[in-house]
Amino acid sequence: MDTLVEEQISVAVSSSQSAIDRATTSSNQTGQNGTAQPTGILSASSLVSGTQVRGNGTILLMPRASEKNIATTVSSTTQAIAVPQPGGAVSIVHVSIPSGTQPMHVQSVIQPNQQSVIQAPGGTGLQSLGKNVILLNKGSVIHSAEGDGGVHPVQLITTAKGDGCDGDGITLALSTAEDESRKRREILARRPSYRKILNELSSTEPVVSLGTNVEVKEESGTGGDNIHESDTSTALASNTITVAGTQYHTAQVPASAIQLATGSQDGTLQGLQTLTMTNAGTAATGTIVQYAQGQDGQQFLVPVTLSAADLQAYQIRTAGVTTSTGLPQGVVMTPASTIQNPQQLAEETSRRREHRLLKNREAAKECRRKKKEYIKCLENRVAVLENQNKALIEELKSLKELYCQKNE
DNA sequence: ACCAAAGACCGTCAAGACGC
DNA sequence: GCGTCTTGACGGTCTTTGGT
Repeated sequence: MDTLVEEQISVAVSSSQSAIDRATTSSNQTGQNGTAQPTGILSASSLVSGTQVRGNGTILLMPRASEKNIATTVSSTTQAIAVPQPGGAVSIVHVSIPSGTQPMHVQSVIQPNQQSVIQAPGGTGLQSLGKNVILLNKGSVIHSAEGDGGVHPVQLITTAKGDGCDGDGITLALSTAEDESRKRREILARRPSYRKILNELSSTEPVVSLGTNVEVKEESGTGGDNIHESDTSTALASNTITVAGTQYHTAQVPASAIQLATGSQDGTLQGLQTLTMTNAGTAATGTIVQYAQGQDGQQFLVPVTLSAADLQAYQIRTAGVTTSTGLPQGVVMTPASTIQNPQQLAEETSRRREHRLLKNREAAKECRRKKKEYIKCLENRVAVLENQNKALIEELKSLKELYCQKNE
């Protein structure tokens, strides 16, 4: 089982509505492709103070209990333990429901970061609580019937920014049977729009500012490579910049001489191609830092010394708008007015083509990443709906049996 | 160990969408 | 209309897997 992050949160309890709003936790469950790995214990219950939230997004309500003692101890609270399965796709959840002297134990499957259903079969042990218990991991429902026959669902509602595949906060709230059925219908009816999902994903990515004009977008927990903030914060003064897992080497360029007038709207360094260094020591020559990409994907900023005549071929000036050449905001590369001969025009054409290819390369990567994310969401959704279907079939079966018993 | 098929990944092109 | 973005399609390369 994982190590605990042990965030202590307070739990407010009211007669009609209770809420657990979880503060943002560190997302250290990134898998191979940046996918969330389901691990840890989830314990949802009537609300007990001292509830702990683990770094992997699961909740442990106090008093903390191991799987073993939940199985053997009569508790006054409804408790659930999620046991992650190999591969991380699902977790088996054991729910312990207080029911007089003998607690009910229910076992089901939940999906990580997705709506999941755990439903207890209708039976004698649940009669003091009611017939149905459904526990959902996110955007989810725990509901149980009260003794008076009326159903008073307890919903687990996330307070995350989006209702997609990510999100952290969890709210426990009581609601009515109508709400519950409506929610269930909504969950079944909702179809995630590819574009919407991507927008939500991108809107949850915090932006780390590196000062003047350089911004680096930090990948979220599901996004794969993580930024090394310590590297980026010092990169402008040292020789290596690590951004989103990609290393940018400044190749012995004296930091004091470089004017990194870069920046882009999306926070990445794409489009960074050629930068002029103001080298005070050599008046007749200048240095161009050229972008190069190594075989291993590492990107290099290679300084190239040019003569004064060569330098006339390029001018870099800063501006506040994106250029027609597609260079990122803050960098405008304009051919000097002296570019007239065919060779220079060809070079310019070639340079523009290289830049376009670079941009499209990056775009294709991003597109594929989003597509994978989307497919993952769809797969999770399929699993959730299958679970719901299973639960509904079981519920139908139980109701049928009950109906038959009453008629006998 | 070797080899072929399958799968994953990547770069590029092109067409359509979209914003200005 | 133009520039940019997005994404499907295609082909190439690399890795994995199963059979011999």
